Amino acid sequence: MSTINTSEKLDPRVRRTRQSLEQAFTDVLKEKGFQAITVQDITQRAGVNRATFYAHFSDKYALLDYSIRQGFVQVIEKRMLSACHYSRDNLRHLIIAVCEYTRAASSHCKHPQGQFESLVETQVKAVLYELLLKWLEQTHTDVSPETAATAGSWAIYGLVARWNHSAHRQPAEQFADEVLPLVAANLKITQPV
Amino acid sequence: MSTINTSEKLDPRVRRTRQSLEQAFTDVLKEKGFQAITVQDITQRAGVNRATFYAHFSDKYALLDYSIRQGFVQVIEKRMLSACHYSRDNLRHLIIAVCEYTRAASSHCKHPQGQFESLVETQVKAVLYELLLKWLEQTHTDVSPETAATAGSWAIYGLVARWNHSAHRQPAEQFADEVLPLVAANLKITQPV
DNA sequence: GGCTTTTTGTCGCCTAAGCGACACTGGAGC
DNA sequence: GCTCCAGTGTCGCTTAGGCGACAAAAAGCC
Repeated sequence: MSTINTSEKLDPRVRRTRQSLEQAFTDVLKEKGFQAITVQDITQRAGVNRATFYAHFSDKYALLDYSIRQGFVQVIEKRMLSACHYSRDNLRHLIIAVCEYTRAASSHCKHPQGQFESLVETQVKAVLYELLLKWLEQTHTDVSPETAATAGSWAIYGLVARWNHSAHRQPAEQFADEVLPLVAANLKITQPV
Repeated sequence: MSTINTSEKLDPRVRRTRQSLEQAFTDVLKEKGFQAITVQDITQRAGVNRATFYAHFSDKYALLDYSIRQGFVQVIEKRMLSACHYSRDNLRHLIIAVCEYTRAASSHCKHPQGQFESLVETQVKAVLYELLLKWLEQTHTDVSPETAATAGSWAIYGLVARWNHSAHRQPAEQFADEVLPLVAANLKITQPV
């Protein structure tokens, strides 16, 4: 989990500040939605100086990215304690994690219509890509790992997005089982581990 | 509430540090009891450097004092929004507050028999004294305000302690009504406001 | 359009907190 | 008795964060 887990030993002050900012951000997000949020809202709520905010994040978009990443990675780690290699079961849990996170994410933002959803998409796909790439580099593939990881991350997100918008949503586990062969084929893994 | 309320504007870093230390302390208190606690336990749990601890408190006893004070004052402020002057009703609520706090305090420490209880007694009486003194300085009394405040704080604490140890404890409100005349007499207030 | 008000980034100076090292104390175990 | 060792206070140095001020950009408002 080395490429994902970013919680290395770092200055406790930094940990606290990031934590405060992220917590304050998610709180305000639920109240005002993303567009209406100002940096001042966040820093005020967090009890952190505004200048300190900019020492950690370039703007509220960067904080959103960070927050999404953290949240998604946390869901992944909860579902797959050691997701360090490819297996059919890990892939299945990964799909379920995307379902779980994307559903939760939009409910944690007041008006998720704006740029919010597309930023979620970008970050989630980025994390997916990184994780798949790590898996694929350990196995033999027909195409390059980068190509396969790209296809896989887009396919997974696209499928989950449709699942999210479907009128009668089936349970995530059932959905995962259904699309698992398709996604696995996308990854073009020739030597299943 | 100026003499009690210590939450003036102060460096947010200091606020956070104290808050973390106090929170960690009360957590560990419930787990290990007071005697067994080490400064390291507290700082480790709080994510604060040990040296920083000593910048705020001389030792764990000082932190306990601080913690008791904070907790008790909070109960007072919850029960009497503006406890800035003497009134029969405020005095009644003050007695109830002592009941509430002392009962809660011992349940928040694993082995409250040791020095813990006597430190609670000291701090609670100190706060009582300060508050009573502030009230008494605004009115006319037969004896000096200091004398009356001393008598009052000891009487209140003593009565509540017996109430705490009584086999069949009556409700705090009823108890307060019962001892109110006695305590009021102790304060020797000749011109009830 | 123009105007005010809010929000945004950025900077310099100062203070609080982190860190590692130190000598010291007080038990626990032999 | 003795050693060992976990915990204690303290110190000097480094770094993160607070604060106020600033110009510039955005966002209302007429």
